[in-house]
Amino acid sequence: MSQERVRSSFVTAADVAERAGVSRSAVSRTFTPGASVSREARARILDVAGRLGYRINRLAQSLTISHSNIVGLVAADLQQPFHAECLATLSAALLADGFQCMLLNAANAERDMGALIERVLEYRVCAIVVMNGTPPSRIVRECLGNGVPVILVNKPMPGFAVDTVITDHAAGGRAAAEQLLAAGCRRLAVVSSGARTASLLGRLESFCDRAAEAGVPVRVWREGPTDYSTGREAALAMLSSEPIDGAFCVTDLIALGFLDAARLDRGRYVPDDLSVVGFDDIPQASWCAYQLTTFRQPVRMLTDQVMQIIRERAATPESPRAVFTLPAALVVRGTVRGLAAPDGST
Amino acid sequence: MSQERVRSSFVTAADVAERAGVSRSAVSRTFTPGASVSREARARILDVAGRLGYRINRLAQSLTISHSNIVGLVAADLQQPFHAECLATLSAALLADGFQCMLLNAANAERDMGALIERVLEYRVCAIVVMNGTPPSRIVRECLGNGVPVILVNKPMPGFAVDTVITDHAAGGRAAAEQLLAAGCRRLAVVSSGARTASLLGRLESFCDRAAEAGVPVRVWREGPTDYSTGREAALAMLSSEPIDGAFCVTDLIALGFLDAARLDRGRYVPDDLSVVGFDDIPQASWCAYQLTTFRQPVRMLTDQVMQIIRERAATPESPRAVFTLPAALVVRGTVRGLAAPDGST
DNA sequence: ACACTCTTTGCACACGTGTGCAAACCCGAG
DNA sequence: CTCGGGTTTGCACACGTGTGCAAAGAGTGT
Repeated sequence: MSQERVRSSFVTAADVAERAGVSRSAVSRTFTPGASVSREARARILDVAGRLGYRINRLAQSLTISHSNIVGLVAADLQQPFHAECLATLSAALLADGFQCMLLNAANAERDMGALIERVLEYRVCAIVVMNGTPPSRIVRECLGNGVPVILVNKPMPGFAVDTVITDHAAGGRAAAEQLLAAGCRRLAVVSSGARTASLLGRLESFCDRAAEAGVPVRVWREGPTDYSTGREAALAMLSSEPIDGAFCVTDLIALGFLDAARLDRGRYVPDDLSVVGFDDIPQASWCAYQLTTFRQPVRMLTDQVMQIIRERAATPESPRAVFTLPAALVVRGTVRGLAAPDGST
Repeated sequence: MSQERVRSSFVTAADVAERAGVSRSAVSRTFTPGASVSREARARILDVAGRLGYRINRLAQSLTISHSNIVGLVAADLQQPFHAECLATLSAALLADGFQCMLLNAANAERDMGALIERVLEYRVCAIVVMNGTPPSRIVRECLGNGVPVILVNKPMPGFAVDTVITDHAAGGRAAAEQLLAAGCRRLAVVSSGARTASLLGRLESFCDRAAEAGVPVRVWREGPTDYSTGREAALAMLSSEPIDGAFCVTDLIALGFLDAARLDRGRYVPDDLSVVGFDDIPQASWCAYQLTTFRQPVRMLTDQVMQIIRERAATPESPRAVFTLPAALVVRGTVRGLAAPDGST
């Protein structure tokens, strides 16, 4: 009757109450686990609510319970396969746990990341996960000051009381060097991009350290974007002039570009002629044209850890922050000599 | 003074008002474009707000203005490069236009898509964009009944008053056939997956129609998931027994798997021996190991159109729904004979 | 000084929900 | 019937914001 006045908007708890002949409180209690409602009242209310298409208004609800269960997900460069995998895994985990995720695509790199986080703070998110890139420290301080936990993935921020979940890049870099050394490589190269992120630096430096321990020289490349084209450029530039027999590419995308240029443009045979190791284990690394030996980032463990932190912060906001370091696992395929699967590619 | 009682929560407009010596309305008006506040009051309020770190509470705001500016983005299979590209482009466009995007990752395919949309309706989203997959019609009806516009990308839903933005798959399929016929191919194959989605079906059927017009037989493959492995399986199965000289793979991922198996396992030379055409133009298609000739889905135009629909629906909710069909553009690379770039690959 | 107009301000209500508190109700024991 | 205990219910307030309305103030012309 009177509810038909608007009809453009959603059904409200008052509408349900009126039609069911109860107070609005009863409706609210029906949808609040553990609240006190008689069985018959609840049944009638649920029936009416179903018929009217009532949906609780979470915006209004979060006003009274003083927190939304929205998590802000900050990411850049979503097209990159590894980032896409992180996003897919983490968003699925959040949804499975009853959270909603707000996606903040910092398309223009770091520049607008601060502004995006400021915007999502206006929605009173219960946590912010930075999957990628470095947020301005001013913003991080503001989040923490307002009781919004910040969780960084693969980006340590020393000196900040922020939960951090990172892959053990240093161990990965060392292990990559050991793989190549064990394969008999004595003229190594490491290929990185111009980005000075902690994860790439960690892999690169540890690789160089381990090579230095073995007394093996390392040619270092660090230019261009963190993608396929950089691997290609590096191979084109280095493989014609220098006698390199083993390369660690700090990213699978770089490694695939390096492989293509090495084989197609420089006529190298992998792994007989040249061994290549990558990092991340993106889906393309297992394509049969590549069969890249690489290190798998523990995406599942990373996201599980993030979820656990979010739950713990919700329960006890003041517990001390921690840094969780998780190991990368070697995936042996066909691009390192001697370690190749019996039926190596190409 | 008295505001220090809680301190765990966010600063509120009342806090700012008290400290600035004005009413809360003045604070509200300061942050409402076009509202009436004197210059000096606004200046003082902005100063205090900045110092206190006041952030407007969008949840409370959307309670009074009766709509949030959150857009629900429904997607499945985010790791697939084409979907990742759509998500990246669309989320960037939404954020640039002042919207927030809630990501609904329908990881478990269609099954939980309905539940996810129901959940996001509780946040009073101002639109739902389904980038991928088919939502249950019951849910679509509920959205429309509540005045929430639903926008489908690449999934027509005949009989529903839903805005739809699709690539012209039929024209793409025809054009693919014409490319292969023009290259002199006379024994064609079309490779699809077991998924019976409208977009894949549209490409496949139009391809077959055009080939039939030319009197050329087409071997049809439609099994397995929509990914690299299916292309591989198809090539392994078909290329040993049948004299195929041209293949249209309805997806780039399928095409890349097909190419790898054709070359590496079946010893075919592309394009001399066998021409291959894909669809989507994912980043990997341009890698120099592939140089796949394909059709580029007009992602930018698709997202621009989606944005325009969202804006128009916000302004005039009752305008009639429409279907927008956008053309796919041929990208000539090196996998079709005669059309190859002068320096064809392999 | 007065009337008039235009700008600025604060009060009070509204949005949709959760919840403490007390009243009402039910039920069985005495 | 009365009393006590347990359950269910509704009232009323709170959350943080926007905004209509009337009052107050500022400025101007007579």
